[in-house]
Amino acid sequence: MARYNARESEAKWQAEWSARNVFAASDESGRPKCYVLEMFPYPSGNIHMGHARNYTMGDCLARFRRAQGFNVLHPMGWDAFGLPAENAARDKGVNPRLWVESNIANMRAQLKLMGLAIDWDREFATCDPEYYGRQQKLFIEFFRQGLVYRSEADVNWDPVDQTVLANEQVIDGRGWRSGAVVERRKLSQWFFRITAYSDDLLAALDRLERWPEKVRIMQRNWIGRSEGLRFSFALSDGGTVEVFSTRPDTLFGASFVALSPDHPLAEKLARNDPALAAFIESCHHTGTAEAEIEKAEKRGHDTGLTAAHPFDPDWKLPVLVANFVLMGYGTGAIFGCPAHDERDLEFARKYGLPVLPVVIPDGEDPKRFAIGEEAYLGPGRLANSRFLDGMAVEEAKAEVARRLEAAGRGERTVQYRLRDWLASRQRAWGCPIPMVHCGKCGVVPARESDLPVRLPDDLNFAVHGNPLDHHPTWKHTACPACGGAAQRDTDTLDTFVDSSWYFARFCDTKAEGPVNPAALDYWLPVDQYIGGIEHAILHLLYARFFTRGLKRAGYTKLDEPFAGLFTQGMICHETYRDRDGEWLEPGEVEKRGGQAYRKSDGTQVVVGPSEKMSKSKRNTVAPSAFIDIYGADAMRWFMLSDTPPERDIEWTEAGVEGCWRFVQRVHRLVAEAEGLPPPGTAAGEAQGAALELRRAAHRAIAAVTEDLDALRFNRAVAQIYTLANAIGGADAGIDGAVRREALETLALLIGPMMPHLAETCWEALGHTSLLAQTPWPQADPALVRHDTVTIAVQVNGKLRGTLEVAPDAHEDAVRAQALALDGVRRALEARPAKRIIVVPRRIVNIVA
RNA sequence: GCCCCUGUGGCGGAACGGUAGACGCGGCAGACUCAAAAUCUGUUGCCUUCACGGGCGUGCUGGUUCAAGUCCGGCCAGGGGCACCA
Repeated sequence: MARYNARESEAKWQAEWSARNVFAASDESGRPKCYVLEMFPYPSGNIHMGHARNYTMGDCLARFRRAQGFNVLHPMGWDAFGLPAENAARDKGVNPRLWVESNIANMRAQLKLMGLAIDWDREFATCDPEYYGRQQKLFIEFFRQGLVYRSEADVNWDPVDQTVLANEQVIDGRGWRSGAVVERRKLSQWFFRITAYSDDLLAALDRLERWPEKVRIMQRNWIGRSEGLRFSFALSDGGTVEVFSTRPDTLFGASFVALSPDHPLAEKLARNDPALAAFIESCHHTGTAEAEIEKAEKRGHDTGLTAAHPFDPDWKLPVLVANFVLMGYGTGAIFGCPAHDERDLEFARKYGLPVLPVVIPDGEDPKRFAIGEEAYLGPGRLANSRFLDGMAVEEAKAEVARRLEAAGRGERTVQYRLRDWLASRQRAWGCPIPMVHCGKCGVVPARESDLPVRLPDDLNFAVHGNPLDHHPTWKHTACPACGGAAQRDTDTLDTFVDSSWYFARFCDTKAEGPVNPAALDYWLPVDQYIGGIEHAILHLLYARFFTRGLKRAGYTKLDEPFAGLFTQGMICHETYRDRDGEWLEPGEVEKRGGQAYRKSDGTQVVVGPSEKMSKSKRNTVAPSAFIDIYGADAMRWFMLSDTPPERDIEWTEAGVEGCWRFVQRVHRLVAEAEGLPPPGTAAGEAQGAALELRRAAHRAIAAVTEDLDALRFNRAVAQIYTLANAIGGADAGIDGAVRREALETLALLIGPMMPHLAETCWEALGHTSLLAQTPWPQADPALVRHDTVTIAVQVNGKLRGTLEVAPDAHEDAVRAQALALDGVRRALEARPAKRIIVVPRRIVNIVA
């Protein structure tokens, strides 16, 4: 018999699905909808294994839901703006649009080879003017709604990429993409007012029940809500300074007031104090070159001012400027209580400031309790704190707040760590910001009739800085308000804006407006979103914000775009290095007798641990190369097998070959089946081995259905193996109709996972319809149910035997049978049973 | 430093508080072959026993329970996130 020819078969079915437009989502369907979405790819040029895993999982779910009768939307697009295209343009002299387009063409072809059930009619790229023009419209609408504003701000400047970065894009003081140490600059930039929704974005996380807890925690931490008190100190120069504290209870332990180097008061004082000015200047320099080395070093500079304690005008605290106080959080000023704050303690020790404990742990003597190396952050009773003495921490916080509020000197407030989203980028390959700067009218939105504000095709990427800004004519335009000469904004939007609403555009890619409210109403929220954990904060938070913006602009009633989120693990592979420590690709290495050698010259290779596939370690395997040899189905099967989808998976040759063998085995089971009645013949009442095979089939249906519903692909795969084993082990003489039922079940169950093989089997079984258009099988409860159950019998918790009984067997009978077992008698050694626990259908435990 | 997650055979991993190791990979033995590949059958946690059987086993350590991989406390290890957020 001929082996299964994956390449031929896969091409055939892909053409067939495409010709019959099987995977188009229809908007007017009366069926329940299901929107399955995987995070769309950046068109780097090739699909990698991470994509392959992501899209396999999504496709499996989409096909499963379609078979279950849902009207499925499963689209694909391209996150096509961004720096790599610009770099390619600069380095290779190509037009970024052409570079992106050819990458997309390549990757689209690779995705199609995977046999994905995608509605390709809805495909778009974010660099299409039809898309980004509508994004510009949204930007202007958000502007009018107060969700977009322009502000001069200290920004994170990436000196390598020559652009501003959002806070979220600065990691350990370095640009997320370039890795360059970020500088601080004051620039006028566009912001999204994401902080307008701080509380809502936080509170709604509790309702996202189908999101991983891990992601919700990360977002919670990122939003960083803290409750505290905002109050002011009177200064010796007659002014005041406002501070924020979450620990107002420790106010009597205060030993200084510290201002951020960027605090307006610090800047004002510096004008008449050269030493202070120099100190502030030096603060701006740390965080550049020696950022890591000097990271922990706390430094301060005395302003000469003093601050009066809010509850004792005669108690004067020194006012310092300190490098560790952040302007961007709270008020940019703090009171320092060294006994109960690590940072304040470090600072106080360095500058010899008092350290007075005011919260005493239970069981400690207030007169003896002293602070050593570490500040005390735990609970306790107040001491050395006048009217607060004896109170618990929470009580004391409330009392301080009450008194200061009553005196009109403070108020309880909530602070968030979340800042507004800086969205301007000084780059050319992005969505132009549709704003015009007019000398007379100021900043004015572009007219709607001028949208899209198109990128010019003749950008010069050889220039330093922003090519859009250097273009000879592009930025010159007429003011939309007065008609006078004006200039376009030459910044573009952060590419995270592009990915913040694409899922909404997919609902109707022909919509005249940015989105079609009726289509959103029908399709959103996305029922299952699948992607990498690396987007846990940025993309997912921005998309949540954007959905709220769409709501405010009247496009949807929804707040949350993704009802279900799944974050898949990464793909890992062993790493290889030659004698010189140079990385080798898996294809350059061969293994013999437990050792690895370089194919080219036979020299020994050092095998390193399995790590995330990456170009730098050269441990990547290209999906397309794999598909060439084994076919898409074997790859898809591998991606779903064994490892739970949220965990990292290790790509191994052995595992992959095992998948290929299973593909062949399934094909053989079907191709070698003899004596099958024609399609449509129902399997009737069966007995003995035939009944067991029917049961295996129906139990597989029930189990696979349940596992796919819960995205437990690895377990669904195991269930299918069990069914295949049952079919392979079944008697040749078994009734043909029963055998047909089992084989058809096998074909249908692998349909979402190995769709091409499934179609081939379906056809081989005599069907003329497509399996992709065949409903999911139904398990017969009577066949899933067990006639007998195995009951474990324990003596003192140790297994001593098992019993086969009817599920509804009477407890007394079970008890008697259990006591009669040889193993039980042996274990009891004639001792009487003190107690016998019988759990119906499960276990008997005899306590002796 | 803070927060979170994960520790189960040689490996990936199963297991509503109820027979630990489903299923796969790998290994071993056998069948078919001149031979190999492919395929098929059996077997495969560790120790002990000729065998029947017995003992030990889910990172360590206490506890709750008739019963703990699973629940609770304390530790250890690995991974991830945040990181001067007052």
